[in-house]
Amino acid sequence: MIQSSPPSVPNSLSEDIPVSFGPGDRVAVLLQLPVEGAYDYRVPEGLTVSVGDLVEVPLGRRYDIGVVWSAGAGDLAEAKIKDVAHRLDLPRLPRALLSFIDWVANYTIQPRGVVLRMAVRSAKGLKPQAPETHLSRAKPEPTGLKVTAARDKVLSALGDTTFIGAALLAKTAGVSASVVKGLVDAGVIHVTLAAPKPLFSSPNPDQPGLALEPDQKAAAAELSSAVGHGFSVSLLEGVTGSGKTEVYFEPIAAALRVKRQVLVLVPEISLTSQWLDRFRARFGVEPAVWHSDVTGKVRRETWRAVATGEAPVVVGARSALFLPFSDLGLIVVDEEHDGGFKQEEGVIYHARDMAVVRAREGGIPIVLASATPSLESILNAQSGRYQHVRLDERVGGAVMPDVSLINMLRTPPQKGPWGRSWLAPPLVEAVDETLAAGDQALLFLNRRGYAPLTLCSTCGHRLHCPSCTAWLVEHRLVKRLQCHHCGFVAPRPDACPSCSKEDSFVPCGPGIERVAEEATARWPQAKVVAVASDTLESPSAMAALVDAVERQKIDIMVGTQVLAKGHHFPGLTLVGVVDADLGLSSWDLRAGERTHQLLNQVSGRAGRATKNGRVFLQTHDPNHPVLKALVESDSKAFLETEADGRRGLGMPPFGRLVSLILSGPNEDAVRQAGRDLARAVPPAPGIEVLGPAPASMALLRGRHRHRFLIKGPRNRLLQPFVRAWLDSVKVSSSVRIQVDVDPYSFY
DNA sequence: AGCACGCCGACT
DNA sequence: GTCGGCGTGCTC
Repeated sequence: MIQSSPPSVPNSLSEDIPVSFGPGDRVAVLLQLPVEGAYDYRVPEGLTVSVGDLVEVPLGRRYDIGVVWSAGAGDLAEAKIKDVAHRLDLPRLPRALLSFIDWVANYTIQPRGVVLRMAVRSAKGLKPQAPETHLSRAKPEPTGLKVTAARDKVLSALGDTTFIGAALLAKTAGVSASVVKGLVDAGVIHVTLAAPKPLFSSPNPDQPGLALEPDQKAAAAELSSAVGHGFSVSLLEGVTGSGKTEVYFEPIAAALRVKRQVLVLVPEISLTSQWLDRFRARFGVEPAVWHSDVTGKVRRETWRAVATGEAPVVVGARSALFLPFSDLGLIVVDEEHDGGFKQEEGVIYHARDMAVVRAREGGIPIVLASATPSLESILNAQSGRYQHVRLDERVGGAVMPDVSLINMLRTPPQKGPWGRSWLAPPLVEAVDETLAAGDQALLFLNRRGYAPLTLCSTCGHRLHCPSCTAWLVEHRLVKRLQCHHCGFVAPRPDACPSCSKEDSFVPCGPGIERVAEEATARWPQAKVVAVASDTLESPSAMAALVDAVERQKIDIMVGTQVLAKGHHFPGLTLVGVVDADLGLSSWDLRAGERTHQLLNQVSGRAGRATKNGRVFLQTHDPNHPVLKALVESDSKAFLETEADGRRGLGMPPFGRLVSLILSGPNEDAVRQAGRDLARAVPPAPGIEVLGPAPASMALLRGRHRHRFLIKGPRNRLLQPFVRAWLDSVKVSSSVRIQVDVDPYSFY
């Protein structure tokens, strides 16, 4: 939870510094380097630059792109100062983004240059936008043209139309470019230069969308009224199927009406084609899309379009937060509770929390939407820091599914001819009924592959990853063993690597492939598919699956959490959770909360249309508070218990955590770094340092890992303490120290 | 991050 | 005798 105000830092942006610099002035240019400060450069003759301008500067023997941050510090010898090479032909970065970069760098304890890099990396390779060449038949036509066969081809290909680019015309006509050039020179083809048409068309906020129900209308009006009135945070809490998306489209429309840009943040996996369809239905066009798979020219041009304001709406994963919006007017964070917002590598940050900061720096409203908000957001809503907007009913008269538990101790699965079974009799019966009614079922298990563990029945040897503390997971469909942490892949060996016994391996436990095998054996007449992130080769594969399900080509889906989020399957009336205990046994701080959210999401897939849905949770622990809350549809009670537990332990959001991971290829060096750091812990009352200790994932991608956990009270920032501590110790360069402020994962 | 400098093993 | 491994250090 973010509570502090932006700290003041050297070189920070204050209003009393002149913002414009002319020839001879020294300016501090922040570069995309892992260093804290900006470098001074001289403004050359004939150039004027301002704070926020993107400039190219000499750096060593190369050139790099940086941002004018402030006036130069002036403490460096004149001879060492180089000239700014030139200013890029791009709009300058807005103040809100610069102060946001400062804030994130301070909060995450990362060099500012590294944070800047996230914002301007994609500007590299951007050339000034070249005008397009439009070619058309000249009127009036010059006389006396020699019409050769090649020239005739070009003229008939051209006809009365206009071609963009001589190369395209030449290619269409099947001649070389020189023929076209000849015709241009002869004056038969007329050439005009025009600015390329915008990449993104303007959404129409006034196109009639889906008719909203009264409570949706009220929620939409409340959210829309915040647009244009400065910084505010609204939590939109709506049960699955309540039409949250259509509701938050309205504040988006409100921002568009006043010509401001909108950012919609989604967890990486949940940007579905269904979401884009709904956006198009409401606004008539597609938004700009931003995530890690958008690369190359599209990425660069999208970046530019955001900077120029040509892209009015961006929907993107967490990195979209660092885009250079010229006039951002609203942020929406969809599925705000989702763990996918936590960036776990490089600059480690939580995009939902940072989005709130970005909104504050920009003085704009932000909407956090979820069916199962995070405990942090719920508490902020209860305390009045956030507006709380609720949708308690499903749209279209659909009712919430009926949730019940299956006690696996009382009604254990029966063995079948296919071997061990994972589906208990009450769930089997429910699937029978569902299929008989012509409906569809989802069997949910958050485990990819066939079996999570393969062991030798002779000597007990477990197949494990050579570079991680993890078992190898058998994937039968691709006939491989895989490590889910590092990407290690190997064929299944014939003999045990430990005792050399052949054909001695047995799979232990179920993954979705194994459950799908059982489902196929039990219901041979039904069409069964196993769905996981790795069985979907592309975003279009998911769209194809959704389409097949809608057309009733599939009866039973066995899948992981990729199916839990954001999809609407009208014919799905049964959800069976194969192992509801999975994830509850973990010591992870948020294990209970996360399981509650995930099971709530997946349950929400059932009965979203006219037929009522049923959900069965298979468990060995039917009294667990998470499961009881799901059965009783009482997430409030669960969250209260959860909050009480964390309050008692001083855990987030009632206290603060920072995690340090030391890692390196040499375990002794890592251990030594841990000892050196432990010895140097500065005295600080109220702050507790736990560790060093080997991480639970003691080996990851071939690196040995030890960790510290720093715990402090809520009213005190831990960053100054951690900074001072790390600055006081020099560790071996082979050991990397990762700082994770507000950690979410604890492996 | 790049990119150079610098000091020890297998090759034209 | 050189090519090249990646450890170390710097970039206004």
